[in-house]
Parts: sequence; C-alpha cells; structure tokens
Amino acid sequence: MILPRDFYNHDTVFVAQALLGQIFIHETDEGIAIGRIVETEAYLSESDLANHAARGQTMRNAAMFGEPGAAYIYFIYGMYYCFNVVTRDEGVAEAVLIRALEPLDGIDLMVSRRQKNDIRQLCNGPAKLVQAMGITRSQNGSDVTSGPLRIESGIPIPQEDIITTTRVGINLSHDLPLRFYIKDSPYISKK
DNA sequence: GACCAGATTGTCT
DNA sequence: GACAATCTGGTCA
Repeated sequence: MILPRDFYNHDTVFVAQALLGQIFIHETDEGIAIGRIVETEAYLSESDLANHAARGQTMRNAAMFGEPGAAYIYFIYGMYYCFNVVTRDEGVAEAVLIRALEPLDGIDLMVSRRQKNDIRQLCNGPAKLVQAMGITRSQNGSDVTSGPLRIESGIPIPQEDIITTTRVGINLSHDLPLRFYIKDSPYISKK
C-alpha cells in the first residue's frame, strides 16, 4: 500500500523515524528497483542552519516549499545527487533525507548501475542509492504518493530498534540529533 | 581497518 | 570565487 500524503504532513522528526522500514520503489523502462529504508536524516526549518532553505527560498530549494510527499532532489559536489521527501505543509521548508536502503529487488539492475557486486555497497549512502535506484534530477518535485517513484508501507520498526545520532557530512548545526537508523542493519552508511 | 586527497559543477555571495 | 546534506581510490597498517 502506498503511504498517503497525510503521512508526510507531520512533525519532520516523527516522519524521519516513521520512514524507517518503509519500502522505496522506482519503476523504469530498465525494470523495477526496490529497497527498504534503513537510514534517514531530518532537516528542519527552525534553528537548523544546515537546511538548504535556512536562508529562504531559492531556485534550488523550491521543491522543499511544496506540498508534503514531494521529492526534493539536489545536485552536490559537482557529481552527485541526494533524494529527500518533503514534509509539513506548503510553505514550510522541511524534508527527510533518505541516506541508505537495504536492497530487496532489482539487485541485478542496481549492480549494473553502480558497478559494484557487494550488496551492502549498493545503497549505503545518499548519493549511492540515487545511483542504484536510477533516480534523475528530472524527478525533482515529483510526487512519491503516486507514479513510478513511490514509497509503500513496510514492516514498522519498534522504537527500541531506532538509533538516534547526529548528522553526517555537514558543518552547520551538526550537533543536532536528527539522524536515525535501524539498529544492527548491515546496510547503513556508517555507525 | 583508518586516514587523506581528488573529482567536478550548480548555486549563492 | 568559494563552497557543498559525497564517494572513490590511494596509502599505510
């Protein structure tokens, strides 16, 4: 079952935790790729300087100001893309970065896109999973509650299996506890 | 395993 | 003109 738009119109920290264990799907002409979400990060609008929207709306971050359930895909470091899901209502720029997936289906496709044979190396990082799933910048702003790129409900993760830590790879507001991952998963980006 | 440098370009100051 | 929500491949152990 596809997660409804209402799922995303809640507190972003709550949504980031609730997304763990859900099923991320992308259907393309090449085939279908499916992964279970095992790691996320929240980006808030209040007192979070790491958020791309911390200094207001620009061309780049416009998707984050859109409706909940929209995809926010951005280009970074001259060669990589990262995928987020927009949370909260229109006008509130918050989102959840999907940092890692456990590959479930379409593994052959992921291997050929990533040029890596180790299953754990296919989706254990935000730019890696974008590559493995075949996501492109043209899907920025698209809707994950319908269409070929979508998130369906999986098995809920018990609260005690959710680990909360600080975020990765950022300078500003890096001490905020906004990164979440599934305990003992071999598919997360790093401990 | 840990640590480090390099790749490469859109976006904002 | 500086920098970025990253990854890879190198070295050393």
